[in-house]
Amino acid sequence: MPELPEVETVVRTLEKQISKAKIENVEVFWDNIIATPGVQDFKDKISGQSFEGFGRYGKYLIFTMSESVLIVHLRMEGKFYIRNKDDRYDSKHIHVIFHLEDGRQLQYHDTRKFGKMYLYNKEANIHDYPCMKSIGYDAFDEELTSSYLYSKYHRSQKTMKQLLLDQAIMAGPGNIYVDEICFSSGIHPLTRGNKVSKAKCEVILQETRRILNGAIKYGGTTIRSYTSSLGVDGRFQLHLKVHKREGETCKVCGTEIKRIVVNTRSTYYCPTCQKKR
DNA sequence: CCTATCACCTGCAGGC
DNA sequence: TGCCTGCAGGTGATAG
Repeated sequence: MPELPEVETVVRTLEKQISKAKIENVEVFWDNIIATPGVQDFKDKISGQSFEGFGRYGKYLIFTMSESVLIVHLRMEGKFYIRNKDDRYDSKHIHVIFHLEDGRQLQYHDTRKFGKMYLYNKEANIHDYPCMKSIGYDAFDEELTSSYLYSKYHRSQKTMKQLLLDQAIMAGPGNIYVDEICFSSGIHPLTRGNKVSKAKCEVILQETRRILNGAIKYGGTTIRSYTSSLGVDGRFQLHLKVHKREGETCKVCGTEIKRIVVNTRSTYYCPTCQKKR
């Protein structure tokens, strides 16, 4: 469940549930989830700290702890569960457990084990953290403008699908929402960056924010969940216009939605609404 | 600089 | 039923 709206939903849910909670100790069952520091250091440093702030930048969860910052990337399948001490659960895919002082547990679940956790000393700016070095502006960052997008796109031979997925330019949208952004902006996913006007960049930025905000309102998108996870199953999939709709008709013009592969990623679009190239 | 491929992992759907 | 292939909301490293 990893794009910006889903991550935002997780942040909001966790803030309600574990704000101020203190970590007593941590168990790690799959070491590779902990990116930095080493597993033992990670456990030692975070034990005794409390959750003080809940934020997000791009697809990263940013937990401000009393002494450190815990950054988590859910990648493809990462989820958090909050459970009471003696709740029964299938521990097969639980790889990290934060034992809270009040007896509850914050459990990290990840069937594919792709997710990563980073524990750092606090820094002044988000981009000072090593894992955020190559991340561009968050889609909702006030500093992000259409002129900036234009400056990144207008000399590029890359496709708009690829450019919109590039987290170093704009962070947050992933495969689902990029398809939706292209559709709503009237852009064929194979359009080259250098064919996109400054005015179109303004449309892209507005549509990006409109779509992401809409998805957040519905709690994100769940297209393939095997288990439900505490308030993070979204309903936005009902509002998708093109993604995962191959063979169905376009809600605007009735044309059959097509699926192509762009940079190894499934890409859905309406051949009528998304012309050009 | 860019593209293509693999690596990291697991499970599910569909074809035979 | 079982085997095999392809596919999945992500990203980073490496080879050419």
